[in-house]
Amino acid sequence: MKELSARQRRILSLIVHEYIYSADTVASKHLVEKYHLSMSSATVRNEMSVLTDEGYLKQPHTSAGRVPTEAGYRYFVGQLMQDTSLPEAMRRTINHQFSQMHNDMRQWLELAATILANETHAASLITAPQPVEARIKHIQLIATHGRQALAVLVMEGGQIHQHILTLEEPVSQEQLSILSTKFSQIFAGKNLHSLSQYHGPMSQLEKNVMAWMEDELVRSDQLPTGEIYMDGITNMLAEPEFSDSEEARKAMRLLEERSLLQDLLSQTALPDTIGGVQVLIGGEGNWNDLRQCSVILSKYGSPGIATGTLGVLGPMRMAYGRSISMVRFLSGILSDFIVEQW
Amino acid sequence: MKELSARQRRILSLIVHEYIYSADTVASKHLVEKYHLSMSSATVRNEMSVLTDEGYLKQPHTSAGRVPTEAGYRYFVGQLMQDTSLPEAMRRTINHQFSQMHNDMRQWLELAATILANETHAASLITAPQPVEARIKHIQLIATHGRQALAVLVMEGGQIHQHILTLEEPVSQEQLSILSTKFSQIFAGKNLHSLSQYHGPMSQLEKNVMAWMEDELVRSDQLPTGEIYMDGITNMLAEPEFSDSEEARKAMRLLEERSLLQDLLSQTALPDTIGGVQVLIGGEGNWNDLRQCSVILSKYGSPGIATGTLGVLGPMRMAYGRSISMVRFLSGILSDFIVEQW
DNA sequence: TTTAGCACTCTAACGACGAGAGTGCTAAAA
DNA sequence: TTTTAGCACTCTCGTCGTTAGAGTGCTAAA
Repeated sequence: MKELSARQRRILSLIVHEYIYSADTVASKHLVEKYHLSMSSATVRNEMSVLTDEGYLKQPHTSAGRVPTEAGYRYFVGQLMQDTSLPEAMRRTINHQFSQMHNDMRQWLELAATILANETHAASLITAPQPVEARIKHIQLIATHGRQALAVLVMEGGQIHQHILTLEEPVSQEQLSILSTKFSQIFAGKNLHSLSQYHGPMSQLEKNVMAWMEDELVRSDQLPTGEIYMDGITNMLAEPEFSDSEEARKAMRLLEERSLLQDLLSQTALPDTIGGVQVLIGGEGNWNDLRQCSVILSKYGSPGIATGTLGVLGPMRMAYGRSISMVRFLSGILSDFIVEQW
Repeated sequence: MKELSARQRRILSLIVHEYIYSADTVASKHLVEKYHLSMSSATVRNEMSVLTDEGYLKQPHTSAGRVPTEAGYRYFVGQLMQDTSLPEAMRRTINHQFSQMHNDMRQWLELAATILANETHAASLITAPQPVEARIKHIQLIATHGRQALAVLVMEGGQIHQHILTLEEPVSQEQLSILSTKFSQIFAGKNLHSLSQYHGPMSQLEKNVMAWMEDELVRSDQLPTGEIYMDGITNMLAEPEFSDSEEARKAMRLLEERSLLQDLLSQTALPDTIGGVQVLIGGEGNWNDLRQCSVILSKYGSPGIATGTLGVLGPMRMAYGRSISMVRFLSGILSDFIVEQW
C-alpha cells in the first residue's frame, strides 16, 4: 500500500467530508464545482480510481460516485482530520449548563449524556464512575422503620454504598450507633477483600451487616461498573442508513443488552487513539452488529479516584471531528467534577 | 350505533385475533377456513360490511381484507376479550426468578421490566415507587471526606433521601452528630412542607442542610416520580408497522423525552379500565405520536405507603390479553414486595 | 501530466400489463 | 327473511421494457 500524494489525501478528505454531509455518493464533477478545485473532473476521477484501488473508496455500482470504505474512514480519522477544538462560545454555553446543576453526579451524567447526544446527533453512552481501590472509612447504621435499618458504607474515596437491612427484630438507634462505632473501628482502612478475615462470635445483626458488605464486595468486583446513562438513541433512527430498521435493530439491541454494552465500553487499547479518545470504526474488533456503526470512546475521571467511560455510537458516516472534540471536552468536564468532588 | 349481534361480535373478535397474529389484512374466506365457521364467506362478508359501517373495521383499499380500527380494538378490549389469566407454570417460573433476587428494589424493578418486555414483545416501562405523604422521621449527617458530608433524610414510610453536601470548611463527625440530633428533634413528624416555618439564626452548615431539604421537597412535589426503568425498546422495531422507521422514531422519541413519558405514565382515569389495568388505544387522549401504538398501564404499590406505575407500550396490533395479564401479575408482585419491605 | 470528449454502464422512475386476491352485488336457494 | 353461490369489478403487487440521466473509464489531444 503506497503513500498517498498530497492531492490524493486532499481528495479523500473532501469525499469523506462530503459524504458525511450528504449521505449520498460523491461524484468527481460535484467535488470540483463545490470546492472550486483547480483541476478538472477527469483528474479527480483518475485519483479516485487510485484511491479505490488502494481500498479507501468504493462505488456502490459501476456508474455511481464514490463512497468511503471502512479503511477510508480510518485513514481520514487517523491522518487527515484536523483536530478541531470546540468553538469558545459553545464551551462557555456548556460550562454554563453544568454550573447550573446541583453537585449531583447523577444529574451531571444525565446532562452530559443529553448534550453529547444532541451535539453529535448520535447515541451517547456514559458509565457511572467506578471507584478505584476501595477502602472502608466509616460504617453507619440508621434505624428507619420497624425492622428496617439503613446501612451506609463510606469509602475513603468518599463514595457511598448503602442498603436497607431487614432485621430479625426492631433495634434501637442507640444499639445501632454502638455497632456502627465498633464496625468502623474494626474495618477502617481495610478494603472489602479483608472482610473475610474477621471471624468470631457475631450477633444476628452483625452477621446481617457482614453479609451485606461481602455482597457489596462481590458486586463491585465483578461488575465493571453500574449504571449506564444514555441518550439520543432515536437519533440513530433518523440516519438514512438505518431507515430499513433491520440494521437499526441490530445496533440497538446492543444498547439494551447490558452485558454486551459493558463489553463494548470496556474496550481499550484500540488502534486509533487520539489524545485519550478512541475511535472504533465499523465495529472493528468483533462487533458484527456494529458493521454500519462507529464508536468514539474516552475514559474520564482520575486514575487514583474513580474512572468511567463515555462515548457516542453513531453511523459510520459520522461527524468524527465534532464528535471527538465533544467527547474529549465532556470527558474533561466530568473528570474535573470527580477530582473536585471526591 | 346499534348493538352487535352475537355473530358479529364473534367475527370481530376473530378478525382482531387474526390480525394481531398475522399483521396482515384478514379476508372472509380465510376466516371461514381457518376457524371452520359454519357459514359461508359471503355471510361473513355481509357481517364484515356491517362492522365496517359501524366503524369497527376498515379496509386499506377497496379490494382488500379488513383490519380493525381504533374503535374495533377498543370494543375488543372492552367487550370481547376473555380475561385470560396467566398459566400456572408461568406464574411459578416468574415467581421463582424474583425469589432469587436480593431484596433490592432496583433489581426487582429491572427484572420486572425485562420479563414484561420479553413476554409481551413490546417496550416495558416502570416508574420507581413514589412514597405517599412524606413525613420526616430522622435526619443524619455523616462526614465522608474533606469538606463533604452525606446527609440522609429518613421518612416515616421508611424511604430515604440523601445528598452529598459540600461544606464551607471541614466539620467533625461529633459536630455533625449534634446537629443531626437537633434537626431530628425539630422536624420529626413534620412533612417537608412545614420546613419553611422554621426560622431563626442558623450556621452556614444548617443553612446548607435546610436548603437541601427544601430542594428535596420541591423535587418530590413536582416530579411524579424519579427513575424510570425500561426494556424491550427494540421490540418495537421488530414490528412490521414500524419497519418504515419514521413512525418508530415518533414513538421512541417519547420514551427518551422524560417529561413526556412522565405525563404518559401519570395518565389516569381512562376509559377502558380492567381490574386496575388501564388500556390506552391508538394514543387516545392527545398523544399524536402514539397513533400507531397502544399503552397498557397499571398502578402498583400500596395506597398508604408508596405507589408506582408499570406498563407496556407496543403497536396497536398488540396481544392485549396476554399483555394485560402480564401487567396485572407483575403489578401484584411489585405491590407485595413494597408492602413486605416497607 | 492534465484534460476534453465520448462511449458505456447502471440506476431510478415510469407506465403497461397480467395475475391474483378479495370484495360487493344479484339472484337463487333454504 | 336469511343464507349462499356465482360473477363482475376493483385494486394491489410484481414484472417487464423503456427511457433519461448521472457518472464513470478510456482514449487521444493539449
